[in-house]
Amino acid sequence: MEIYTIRDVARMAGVAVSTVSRVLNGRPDVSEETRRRVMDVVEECGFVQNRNARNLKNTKTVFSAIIVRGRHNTFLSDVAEQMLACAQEYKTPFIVKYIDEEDDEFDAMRQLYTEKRAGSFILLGSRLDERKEMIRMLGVPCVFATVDASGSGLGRASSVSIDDRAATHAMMDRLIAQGHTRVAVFGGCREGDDVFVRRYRGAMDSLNEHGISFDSDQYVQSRFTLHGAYESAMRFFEKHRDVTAVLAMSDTMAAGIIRALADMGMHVPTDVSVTGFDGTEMAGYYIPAITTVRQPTATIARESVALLCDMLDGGDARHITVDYTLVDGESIGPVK
Amino acid sequence: MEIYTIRDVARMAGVAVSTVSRVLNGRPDVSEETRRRVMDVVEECGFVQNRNARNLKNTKTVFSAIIVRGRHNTFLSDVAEQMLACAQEYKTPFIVKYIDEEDDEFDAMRQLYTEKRAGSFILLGSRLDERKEMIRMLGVPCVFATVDASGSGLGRASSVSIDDRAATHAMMDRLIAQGHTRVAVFGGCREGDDVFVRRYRGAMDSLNEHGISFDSDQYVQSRFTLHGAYESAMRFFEKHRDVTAVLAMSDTMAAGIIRALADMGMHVPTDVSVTGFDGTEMAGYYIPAITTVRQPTATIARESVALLCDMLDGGDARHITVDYTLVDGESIGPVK
DNA sequence: ATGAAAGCGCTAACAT
DNA sequence: ATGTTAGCGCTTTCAT
Repeated sequence: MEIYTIRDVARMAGVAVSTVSRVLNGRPDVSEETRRRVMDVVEECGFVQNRNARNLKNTKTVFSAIIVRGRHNTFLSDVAEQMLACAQEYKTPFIVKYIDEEDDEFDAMRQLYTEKRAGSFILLGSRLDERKEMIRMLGVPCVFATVDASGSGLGRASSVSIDDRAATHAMMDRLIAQGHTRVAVFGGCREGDDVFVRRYRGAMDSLNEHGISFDSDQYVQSRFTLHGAYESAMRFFEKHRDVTAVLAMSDTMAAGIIRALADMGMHVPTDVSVTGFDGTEMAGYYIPAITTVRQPTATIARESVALLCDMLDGGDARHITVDYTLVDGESIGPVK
Repeated sequence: MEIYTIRDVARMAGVAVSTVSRVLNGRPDVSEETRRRVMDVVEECGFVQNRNARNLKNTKTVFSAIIVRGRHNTFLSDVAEQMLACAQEYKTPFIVKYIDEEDDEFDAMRQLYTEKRAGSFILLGSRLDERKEMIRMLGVPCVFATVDASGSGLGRASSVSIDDRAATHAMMDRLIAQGHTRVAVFGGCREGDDVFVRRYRGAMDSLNEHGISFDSDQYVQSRFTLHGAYESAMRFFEKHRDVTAVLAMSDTMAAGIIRALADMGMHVPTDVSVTGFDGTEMAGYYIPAITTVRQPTATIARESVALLCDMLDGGDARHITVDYTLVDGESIGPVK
């Protein structure tokens, strides 16, 4: 396949490159006749713009970027999609950048910023730790979505999140109300200042309030995948047959755990109760439907976009807490 | 945040831009001392390369690109990941480009090709229709993975796929062996020359062989999502209470259908049998585990990469058929 | 309404 | 080992 540049197109159409550029960018100052002639050539030869050259030349940023950690997280990609939908109502065009689970969102931000493709950001699923990279982004408008960043120390950082601690507190209350006292908690790394720590604390708050003891080995750190949770659950229940309820920090984990229990001959919720987190589509379609904490994706998306646009207009950084909902499924029941 | 260019770094380190470029690209012809000095400045000021400028300048293609249609398709993204793993054994570096469900993979190819980021391609989940865009890619080495492209008309196009028609044929045989005669088929659009048509034909082959009739309204065209399949199943079973088995063209669809049946008070497999397709992780973790056609992702990945690299070395285009496996789950049983 | 020309940040000859 | 310089393809003044 031939590669044509706008010079080629210009030559073939018998005009100057600047004219071709104008046509390509829909500028008004081109005669209709010239426009047609150029477009004909473009169609004819299958010309495609080189975005590298275009971006290199465009020196002023017009985009905001949504950075999403993880491609397999349906919860986050769902929020991202809704943000894009909201963004259409504002002047600021948005682009979405998916990064791998292990990648550094601040690297991604810096790259986008340096290449002048984006000058403000929404971070979805950020780890929110305190590295030097982060300091560098001081002053660049950004919104942390789904995680409270009020303690981040970033100058122009807002955030939109549920009260994660209150959510697991409420969920654990439910479990306890059903008579459960020997519970396990499945989640991520209990270090630093992120959502998993908050969710862990919330669960502990409830247990403490009810004077129920919780031993360290009742906390299971697991990968946030079906397989990871399945394996962890298999190992865990081999040693902890007496546990009657599990609070998991994601719906995916909950599903993996429920399947593991089934394979060990235990029925949910008859033998063991299991709860999820996020309120993903899958939770409702699983059998049993997973009782979970629904994060209001539409609200989070809308508020995040609004907050970023407001900051772009000179507004101050703010930290917004939105309401979560406990969604009744079929995965919890009274203790045996 | 400041934006630095290599000129800035060069100035600050007291060297020429080409030296900085050499250091950045790990060239050997730089003294250790200079390298350190440059790297210190880079660390210090947080310099990030502008990939637009870099890509613009690099005029020779070294990459092959894997183009994946759809971000939410765990089956395809799984294959893509395995391809990346295989690719490490070959000299050709690979990049992955995810495009939206509705987007045009040939546009993506042309863009990548024009920007000289990729000169050869693996297409995952391609629609394989016959548009002008496709003709343009004649002569560019590409491999269609998971879809047989022997009739594509593209000069240098190979493909790696299972025999989709045989797979649904075998699956339908199973259903019939369990005594099912009133079956429904849930799938995609029955037009053109793609996998869904082949899968549909395979199902029909089996039914015809057994002299079982199939009315047009027993075919349900549905979206490939949990929600889409759920809705379709709800509508379908309202009118077709007598159907005892469903052959679905994806595992996701199967899950949506099973949930819909549960909500209508029907149990799988006691009341209705349901089969899936692809052999995704989810199928095994669902309850009931979904009986499905496993596509050998590792083999497809390996063969696709090998085939592309072979073509790059001057080898001819080939069309490879790999073996599928019928995976026993818990979602089918004898007719009532 | 159209053209000529100066770079955007980088790499790769080609010098030294 | 290091520096100088010519573009890569495009947009955008500034002329005309």
